[in-house]
Amino acid sequence: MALRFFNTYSRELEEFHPLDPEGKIVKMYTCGPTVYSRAHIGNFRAYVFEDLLQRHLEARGFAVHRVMNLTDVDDKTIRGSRAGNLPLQEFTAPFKEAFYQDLETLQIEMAGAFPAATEERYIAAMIAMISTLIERELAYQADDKSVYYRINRFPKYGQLAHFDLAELRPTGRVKSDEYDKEHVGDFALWKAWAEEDGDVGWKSPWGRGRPGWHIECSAMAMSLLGEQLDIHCGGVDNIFPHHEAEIAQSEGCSGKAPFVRYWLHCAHLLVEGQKMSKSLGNFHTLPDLLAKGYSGREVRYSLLRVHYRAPLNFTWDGLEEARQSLARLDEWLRRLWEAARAGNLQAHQAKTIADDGFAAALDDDLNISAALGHLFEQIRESNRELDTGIDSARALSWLEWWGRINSVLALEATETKPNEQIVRMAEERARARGTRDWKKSDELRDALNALGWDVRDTKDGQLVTPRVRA
RNA sequence: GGCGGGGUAGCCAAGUGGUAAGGUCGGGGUCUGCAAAACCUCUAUUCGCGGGUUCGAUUCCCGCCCCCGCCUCCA
Repeated sequence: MALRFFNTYSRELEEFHPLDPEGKIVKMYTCGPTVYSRAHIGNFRAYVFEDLLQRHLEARGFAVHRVMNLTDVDDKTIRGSRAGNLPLQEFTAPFKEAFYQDLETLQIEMAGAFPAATEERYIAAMIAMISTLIERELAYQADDKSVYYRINRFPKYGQLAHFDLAELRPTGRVKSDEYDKEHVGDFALWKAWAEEDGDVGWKSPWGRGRPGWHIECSAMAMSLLGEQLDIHCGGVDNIFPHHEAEIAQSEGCSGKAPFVRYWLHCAHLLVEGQKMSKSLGNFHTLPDLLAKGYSGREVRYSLLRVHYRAPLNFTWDGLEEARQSLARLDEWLRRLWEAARAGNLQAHQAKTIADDGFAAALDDDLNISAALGHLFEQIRESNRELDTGIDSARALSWLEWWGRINSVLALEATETKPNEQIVRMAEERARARGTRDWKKSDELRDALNALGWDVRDTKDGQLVTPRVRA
């Protein structure tokens, strides 16, 4: 089956072909976090989805050029820096650092670039874009000194979200006392400096101020990837107004359409059936979950296992299920390695297992559930083979097959070695077993369990494995 | 009010005009000093509700209900 994705713009599944004439390079832009607090797992649902997309494209032979922006200037970052009595950069720096750490914990591939809105070259790019938009009468400076996009001059405005502008209803979420605008829907490209901005501001042809949120993505995407992109992702809440505005700005400047060929948006995450919020106490960050004893890959699996366009209900039961599923995967790999090492690895030529069911499922708009279903069917199949005994070449073939899948899933445990204390306890238990001292043997097993190690007895002696692996 | 996404077993979740993948949990079995793991096996006469089309619908059509989101700076 051909690779296809659901494009928000057309609301249809479309076959994927990148703009690159050789069909190899994929230009992908992903909206990143606003660095005013630690990102929460809802944010990471989107980033894990984007990671799955990138890894699958790479598995299919594409070279993905991905950019993820960091929004480091907006109302919230300014408010935070003033509350903390810190310069803006010093306020946002730790959150940027924490974000990179979280990406690593979740095994999310690093983007090729993480541009930040306050970098001089992007401020300059934004100012240049706004100037062009004003020249083309797509933007104007209002009496309040801010510069706004004139949405009535861009007929396509509203097409991504499929909104009829005449029927929009104010939600009161944003202050609507902006009487200076020609149309209530006009959005800010450049925000004139205000008292509460403190020392945050840049010089511009329109006076001191700061960029609007939407223009930064247009400027950074076009600076780093060119005037037209293949894929642009984000959460569904970004469809309107953010991505709609990006189209208006980018196409308004370049004159080239479409700015983005495939728009992919992921649904929201709920926690125990409810919207995440600080007042409900269900607002989780990655460090919160790690502190509760869950590993990065358990969280990754939990966020990954539901199709990106379906709402994901994040629950403790779900995390527990992820843990069990991964434990089964770990045990399967351990058995395969054991079988593989039993033979002469050099002497055998592992035969490639041609099965492509996993990737084929992902070709269909990243159908991860079908893909995982296929993986577990194959795990059962190969476990049966292991039960009846397989040669090392066959075991290696399965490992090679898994390697292809893991390049996309990134769920394999990193090896954990028992420390000295664990080794000593295990040796003591082995001696106790030698004298059939079951009581002592069981006590030591309980103690090892308590320290996070599983102990089991096999024909070839006991086996000690870490229970929860990062 | 407009526009989306979703409603399939205890829970999570694929899927198809021809009779329901997979994960997890639970029961039984093989194995084990006991356990654990793995494997085998059982667990939806049924796919939100009501109509219609059809030899046959969970899948197509019509109407309705419920959950979640967006409607101008939330992934």
